[in-house]
Amino acid sequence: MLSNPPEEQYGNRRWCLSDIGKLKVTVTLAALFDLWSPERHLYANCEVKQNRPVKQARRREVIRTGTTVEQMVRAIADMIVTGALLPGEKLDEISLASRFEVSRTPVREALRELGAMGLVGREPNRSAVVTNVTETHLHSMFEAMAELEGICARLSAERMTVDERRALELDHRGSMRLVHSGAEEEYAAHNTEFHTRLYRGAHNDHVFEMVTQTRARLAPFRRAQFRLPGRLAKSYEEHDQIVTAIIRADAVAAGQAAYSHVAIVSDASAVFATAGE
Amino acid sequence: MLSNPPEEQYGNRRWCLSDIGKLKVTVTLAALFDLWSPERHLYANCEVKQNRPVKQARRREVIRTGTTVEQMVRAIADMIVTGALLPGEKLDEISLASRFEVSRTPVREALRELGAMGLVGREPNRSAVVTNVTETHLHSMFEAMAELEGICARLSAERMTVDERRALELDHRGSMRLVHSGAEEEYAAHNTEFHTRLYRGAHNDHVFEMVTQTRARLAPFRRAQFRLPGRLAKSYEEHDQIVTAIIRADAVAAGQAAYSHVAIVSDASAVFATAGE
DNA sequence: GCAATGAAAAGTGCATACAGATTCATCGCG
DNA sequence: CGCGATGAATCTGTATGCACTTTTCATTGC
Repeated sequence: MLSNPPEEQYGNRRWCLSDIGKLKVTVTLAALFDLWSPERHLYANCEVKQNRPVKQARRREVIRTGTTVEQMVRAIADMIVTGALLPGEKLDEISLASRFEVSRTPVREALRELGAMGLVGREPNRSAVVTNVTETHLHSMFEAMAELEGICARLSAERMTVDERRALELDHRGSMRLVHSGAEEEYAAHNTEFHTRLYRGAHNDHVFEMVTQTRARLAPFRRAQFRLPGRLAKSYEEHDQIVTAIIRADAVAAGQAAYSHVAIVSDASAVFATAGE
Repeated sequence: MLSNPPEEQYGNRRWCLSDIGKLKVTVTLAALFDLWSPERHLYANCEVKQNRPVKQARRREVIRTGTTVEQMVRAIADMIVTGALLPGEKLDEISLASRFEVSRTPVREALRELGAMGLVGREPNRSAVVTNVTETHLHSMFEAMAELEGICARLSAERMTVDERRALELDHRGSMRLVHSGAEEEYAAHNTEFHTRLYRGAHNDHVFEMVTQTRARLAPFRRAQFRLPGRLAKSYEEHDQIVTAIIRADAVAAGQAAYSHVAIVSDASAVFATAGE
């Protein structure tokens, strides 16, 4: 059963129930609560008025998580970051439109947003292409990533709350199990979580934004890092140094440990990137 | 008079002369050069074939710098950064479309790109709004900016070429004149140039991108910094420390000087930001 | 008079259509 | 057989139109 209408929040805003045949139906929230029939879970006695004839049908669910474009941005970004779409791959608007069952307009907006994020490259009158960076640019991104991680670790050492420090340490200790069992996939997931904790711990929104975006752009190029022999144990050891420094609130040590941690990952991935091409 | 056709560059690509009545006209570059009448500056004997009937007219010049969307992104970003559009101002698509004399489609794409850049905020079914950040977010951006400037100065001290160091120093020394004459506008322009030199001197594309973007987002909130009494001379002095450290290739000193330079600007602007609201 | 209601106005979201650019297959010519 | 020219197919860029949402404002009921 629904609780009382949250009038203070929504006031007299009217909501659209729409798409019932050729009718458009709008209703205030208060009226909606009056009409709600709890035992049957449907609206009873809903007054329907012909407001405007409907010529074009728009297929959409009543509840959606964001607009079509937002959904597509998330979906395509996921595909790029997880490797379902590889660097250099062309993304033509018509195929994407038919794949997602929408028109080209939202596809184009999604591609433009992904372009601004740096995940795809765009040139006039050309298809969008999953970004394939040069080796020097890749190097510059890894270097920037190391700097950013260093900043995050340093600020985390200074600013993390007691709870955050405890959660970081617990999570880190728990990952030792994954190292021993050699669970690469699971360790990769833990690794992402671990670094996200560092980024949040810095308590700086803009740094968080930059580091998150940089990580997304690097993701396609660091996929295989945990396949290298012995990398798992080494990663754990490096995390350990970072955690220890943060618990001790030693900002300088934390920053340096995080910096060299990423620098090492960079070397490992660079091998992979050049080998892969 | 035109030189020889750059065939090696354009090959047999065909170019569209279009929109002549109801005809679509395409020609190769070679043909174009044959048809060119230098003394009259027009095309003679151009063979016109009916290729497709033209129903809709598209008003556009032959030479354009990028697509409509790119132009609009630049134009709107400029207006925001220079203060022609103030934080909180609504940007409705229809007004922008009529102002730029285009349809809403390119306007929407431009707004989406600006949204991804963080210059405007977007919510579903709401007009785009020039970003108006909270005080804590503003603080986080200034802090991030200080870190980024520190990184750039540090890397510049290590990596700048001899020419870059010389140019930086010359430019800096030249600005003393502006300090003495109290030319605020000109000093602001010099200041932008000075910092851009630092960003480039780091020789790291991704850092350059991040710091440039952050600067653009901060621009609306740091406009009045040189109005504060004595700020000009102080700024020059701080620049001097940075330049001296870079010339000496003292990375640590350069980084620290740049960091505190921005931190000081931050304080000055914070006063302005809160006072302005 | 004032809140609730209803409807029009104004604005955003998306689909479709057409203009323009690029790519591809074919043809003609040496 | 190769190579460039040509037209068609395919794709991107932009305009337009309708669906839907929000806002505004006049009207109604109390």
